[in-house]
Amino acid sequence: MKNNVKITRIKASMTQEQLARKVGVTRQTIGLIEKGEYNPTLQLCIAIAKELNKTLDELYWEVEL
Amino acid sequence: MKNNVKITRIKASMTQEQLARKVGVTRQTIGLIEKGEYNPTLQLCIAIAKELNKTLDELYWEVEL
DNA sequence: ACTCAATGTAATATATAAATTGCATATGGA
DNA sequence: TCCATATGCAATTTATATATTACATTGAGT
Repeated sequence: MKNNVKITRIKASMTQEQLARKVGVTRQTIGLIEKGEYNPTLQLCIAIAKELNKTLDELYWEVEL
Repeated sequence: MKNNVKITRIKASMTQEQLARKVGVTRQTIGLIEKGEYNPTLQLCIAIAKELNKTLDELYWEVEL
């Protein structure tokens, strides 16, 4: 479940806490998603993407390298 | 949780059962996702997209109208 | 009318996403 | 050095995605 959330969030100058509040989850959930240890729901993926002004593909599609 | 899974699956001439088997879930799960009553996990969204030769954005991004 | 494949749907059970709480650590500024 | 912010991480609980089983409905073909 690798993704581009962390790098995108940092570029947007947001903390995990700020992003979490905006999308309605806890800081821990954002942390685990960024670590790739979580398999988030589509709704949450979309909320994060919109908050970071990205699309689903930009954050989650074929990020394995 | 509206999406383009159903129309894409039909265009690909697959049944719910066939798609479900390919992505490792049950037919009921596919049915509920197509109905928009489910909030699937990212892993499942990706598996479905790959099976239908689409990207996440094509199936799940801004499909509300 | 009958059959069968495909789909809708509902009840209950199970797995796991996410919440909650708490503590540790790193870092930068006063 | 002290303090505050940001992050990592672990244990337990809660909410919900998904499985399982089962039955109903629809539509095409014969």
